[in-house]
Amino acid sequence: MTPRKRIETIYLTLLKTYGPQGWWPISFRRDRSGKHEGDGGYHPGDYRYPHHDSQKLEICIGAVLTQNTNWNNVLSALASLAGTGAISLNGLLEAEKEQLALAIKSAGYYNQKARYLRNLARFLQKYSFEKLERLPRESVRDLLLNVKGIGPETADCILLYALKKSSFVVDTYTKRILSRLGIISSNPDYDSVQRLFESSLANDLHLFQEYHALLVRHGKKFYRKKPYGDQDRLLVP
DNA sequence: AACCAGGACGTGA
DNA sequence: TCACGTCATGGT
Repeated sequence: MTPRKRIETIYLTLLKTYGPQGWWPISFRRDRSGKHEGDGGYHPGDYRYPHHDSQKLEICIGAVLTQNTNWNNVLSALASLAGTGAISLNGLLEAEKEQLALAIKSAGYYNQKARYLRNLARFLQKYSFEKLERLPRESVRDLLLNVKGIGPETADCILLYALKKSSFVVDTYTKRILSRLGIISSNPDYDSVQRLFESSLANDLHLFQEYHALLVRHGKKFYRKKPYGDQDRLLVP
């Protein structure tokens, strides 16, 4: 089977096994009245999500906070941020940096990430979501990569889930799964893995969103660095 | 009680 | 270019 065919087959297998994931998993959604509601992030069929700037912003913030960090730690940081009203551009820019760092403490690397979030907020103040959504993917990607704290994976998460531009996200699990399956080398560079996926698949936003989410779902179960629990087998061809 | 998690940056070779 | 050190909390 060609690598291209395997990429397709793996997706179908994962989708059949786990079902649609409905990513990005956002912790709180703001309704019209402005209050926050808990939300596990499962939005099957709602391909227009996210709708509002506050939701898009929270996705961007989450993408930064989750860098090399467990998602549960990010969730409590987001809840803490929401409590201080800092899930807004003004909130991020006006907060004292010590206060901002304290609010995101549970996500780890909190001093770095506090700086990164302010860089992100300044960027979004200059280029609104509305502007960014009108620009081509590569232009936005280059702009994002010029923000200190946004690397290739974070940029692609923002593109794919907040800006709804199809850009395949390559994370630790993506690399680990494919290299353990022998499809790619053991230390692949980001862009080559991204090109492999993007050249093997139809250029479809929802497909890219689901595929990455499924790889993370599967990776968490079976492709930890050090697997724990009773699950230690591969469901994937 | 080490080990690891949905990375990115700065540095030196 | 690229390998390596740094950043840090919370679950297992």
